[in-house]
Amino acid sequence: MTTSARTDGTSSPGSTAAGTRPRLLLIDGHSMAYRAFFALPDTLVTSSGQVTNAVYGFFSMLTNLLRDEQPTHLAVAFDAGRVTFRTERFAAYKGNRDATPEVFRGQVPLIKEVLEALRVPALQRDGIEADDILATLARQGTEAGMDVLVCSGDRDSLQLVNDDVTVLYPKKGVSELARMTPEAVEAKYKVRPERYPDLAALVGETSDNLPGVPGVGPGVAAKWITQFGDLDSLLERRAEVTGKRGEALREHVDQVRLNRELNALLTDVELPLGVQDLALVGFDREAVHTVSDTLQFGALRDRLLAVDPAASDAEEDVVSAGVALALHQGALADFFAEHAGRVLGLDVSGTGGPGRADAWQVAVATDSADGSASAVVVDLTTVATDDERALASWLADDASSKVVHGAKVAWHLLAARGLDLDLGGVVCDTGLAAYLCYPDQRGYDLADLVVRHLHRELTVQEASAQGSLDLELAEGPPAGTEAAHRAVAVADLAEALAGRLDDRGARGLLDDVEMPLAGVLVRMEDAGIAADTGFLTELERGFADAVADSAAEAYAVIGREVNLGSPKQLQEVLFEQLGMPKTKKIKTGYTTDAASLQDLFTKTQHPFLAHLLAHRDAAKLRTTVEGLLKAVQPDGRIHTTFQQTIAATGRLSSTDPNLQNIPIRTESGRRIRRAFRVGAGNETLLTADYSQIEMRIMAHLSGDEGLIAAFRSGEDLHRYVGSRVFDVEPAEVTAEMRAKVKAMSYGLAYGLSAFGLSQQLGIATGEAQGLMDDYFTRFGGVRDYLAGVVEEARATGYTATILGRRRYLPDLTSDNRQRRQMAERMALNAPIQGSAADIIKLAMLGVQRELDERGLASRLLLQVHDELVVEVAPGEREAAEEVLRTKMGAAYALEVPLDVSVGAGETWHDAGH
DNA sequence: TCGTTGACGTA
DNA sequence: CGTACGTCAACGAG
Repeated sequence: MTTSARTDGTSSPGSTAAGTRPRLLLIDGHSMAYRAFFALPDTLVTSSGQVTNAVYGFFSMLTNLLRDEQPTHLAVAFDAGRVTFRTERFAAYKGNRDATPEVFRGQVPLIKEVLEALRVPALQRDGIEADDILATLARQGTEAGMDVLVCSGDRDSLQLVNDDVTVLYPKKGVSELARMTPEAVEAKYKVRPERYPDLAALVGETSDNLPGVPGVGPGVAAKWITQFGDLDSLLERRAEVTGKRGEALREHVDQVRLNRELNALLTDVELPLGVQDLALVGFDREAVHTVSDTLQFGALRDRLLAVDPAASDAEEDVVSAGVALALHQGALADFFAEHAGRVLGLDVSGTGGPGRADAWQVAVATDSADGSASAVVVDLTTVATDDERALASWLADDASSKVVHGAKVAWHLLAARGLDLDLGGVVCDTGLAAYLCYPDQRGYDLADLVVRHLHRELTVQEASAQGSLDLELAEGPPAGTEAAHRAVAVADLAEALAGRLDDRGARGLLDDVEMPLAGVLVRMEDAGIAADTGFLTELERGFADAVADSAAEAYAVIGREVNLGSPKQLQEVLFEQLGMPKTKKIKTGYTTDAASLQDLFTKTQHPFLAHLLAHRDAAKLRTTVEGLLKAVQPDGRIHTTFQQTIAATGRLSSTDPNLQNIPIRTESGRRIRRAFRVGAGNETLLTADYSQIEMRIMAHLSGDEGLIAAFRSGEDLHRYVGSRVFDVEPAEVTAEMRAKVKAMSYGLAYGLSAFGLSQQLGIATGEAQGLMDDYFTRFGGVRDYLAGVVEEARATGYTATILGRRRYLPDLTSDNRQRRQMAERMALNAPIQGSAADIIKLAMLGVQRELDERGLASRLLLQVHDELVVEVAPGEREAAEEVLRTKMGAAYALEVPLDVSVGAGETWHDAGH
């Protein structure tokens, strides 16, 4: 979407074509947001719990206004301060209003945040209401020869209406606005707009707690005003008014005069900005993306960006003077020769993951730094031999610099066509670069990054919608145009992100950690891990039987069959049929999670609960096994995909299937690990893991002498800490004491509260608090460190790991307590979890390099956050173990040693320890 | 069919 | 009212 009808539609009511008058749109922020708040459900909420209905509704409305009204100038006014000249004059003014709900108030700063991203001024002044600001600006706008639109839910604003000023008044919700022109006002109220406050003074305004003349409604009031001309004349000649209503009027003259005084809007408020300063200058598109990320705007983000007043011009540029593309088909050798020595963008079209990928098209392009780009595309399904040879040698040549968006995926795609992409030749993976710059983003789609950083659209220009039947148009752009544009975009993006990487101190991480790591991961994914399908099938049968048995027993207890996998139906059984005590409340009722069911079981001893828990357990394991069975590929191995740009802390994640959450805690679950075996022709599986790496990092980062001493002593950590906290000899630390200390030690790295600790340990909050106090007395360095982390992050805006990996946490300064505290916990955890991720990534690089240098055939298969799994080639058992121990142990020099434990076995289960 | 929710597996 | 993930089944809107 880059052209729009409006650019040539001079007849459009919102046309901004030269010669038409500037249009000033003024919005009462509070009243419109408040309308939206009540119009939209409070189920509009982000995953962090922030309700966004008012924000969402407000900007949905604003989007429509920008689209339909095409203003050239825009401002939003907010009420500020509870005391205004009106309350001073009449204490009861608006005195009947309920306190604004907290959920609404919390959203006002968010609205201002988004407005800032749109570069729209938000105006407010203490003691002044938003409508007075609007009235002042409306007057200034009219004087400056502008068409003025006032959007407000306050009827007092109707007094502003004249030939140059139209009020948009919400009819229902915020989606329908009534256009109040002078004619419309007169049609509705039977008075001219300038007389509307006279009418309102007589009728009164319930919402402002201003009583009117009893028995006088808008009809009578309008009649009087028409008859006497205006309110002043009416009041002067009030004796002439007959009947009961005349009496009432005479009795309420003072109130009417007061009403009229209060409902007059100020038109001379002093403001920091004049109307000329309100020109729409275009959005800060990057800020719009950022704020849309945090508020989790989906479609609204796109709708907003689509009405960016600056974008229409920029997009015109794309169409006319954007990327002029010289597109070649084939003749790759010539292309590479012509652009030798230049960094080229590479785009591979294909589908599928490791071992099941396929690619059909490759595009290679120069950047468009000088305004034009050159690209070549080749169809891999029909490629000529000499082209294929040229492509293969360029891809495999690490001296031919290339940039790729998602090089790891590209490697798999090309490998499926027998092409080897040497990742050493990839000088920038723009996906990884973007991830390091914005680790909290949801995704790093190329098209989104192009809009954000290159300010152009990636999708190829559609011919005009109602396009002629012109043959040229019907044929569309040449084959591979889209891919070529992507390749150009990747090349451009690499340059655009370079500065950003340096700003964020992420260049070293990209070059020395993430990009080399992609090469390691690609080999791990390509290798896969051997699976014993026979054993998996056996397991599946066993778990399926357990599911059936426990279900049957559960049904027998309650006398009917329900879907035990449906939390909704379970709630009915537990809390209605069986009348059990209610558990913790969740959105959809009461939780039926395992902890709560266990709790209920200790309280009620009801056998249904035992069967239900057994059913849950078996069902979970069964589906896990089923998933694994489906993932076994023809080579008898499971090839997971390691996601390198998902976890905001820097961890990897694993998908299709997830091999980082294979059960280990219970024996029945752990059996699944027996299905992961050493591959045929290999000697054994080796697992190596860091013991207590997060606590070691805590010791290192905090510099706490007690904790450092604990690790250097070689004593069991939790026993040592327990002896200090409980003031006993290490030998006297009981299992219970050790468990408490262990839970607390780990909890601290997550921002655990005394309440949370008490819940986990099943002790009183007071006792948990005492435990934490004792802990901090003995390990003061830890307390100081944790406090310092949050403080520093609040000041700098981000946390950092030992390698300088940053996580930006803008919510640390949020006014919203829930969001702020969430951000504080993230700030506590990110340096610890992230540093652990850094260390194991360095270890993986070290291990891979050493295996290669020693010419060993053993290979890395899996990474599970603090553990590496290696498949050992025949005769390499000792060498592989030594490589793991030394390279993992020396990955990074902490103040405390990195302890590595290694195990070997035929299966993952047996290699575990 | 799609997106969301609750639940639960791992570190 | 403890961080970071991915997957599944159920459910309700489309």
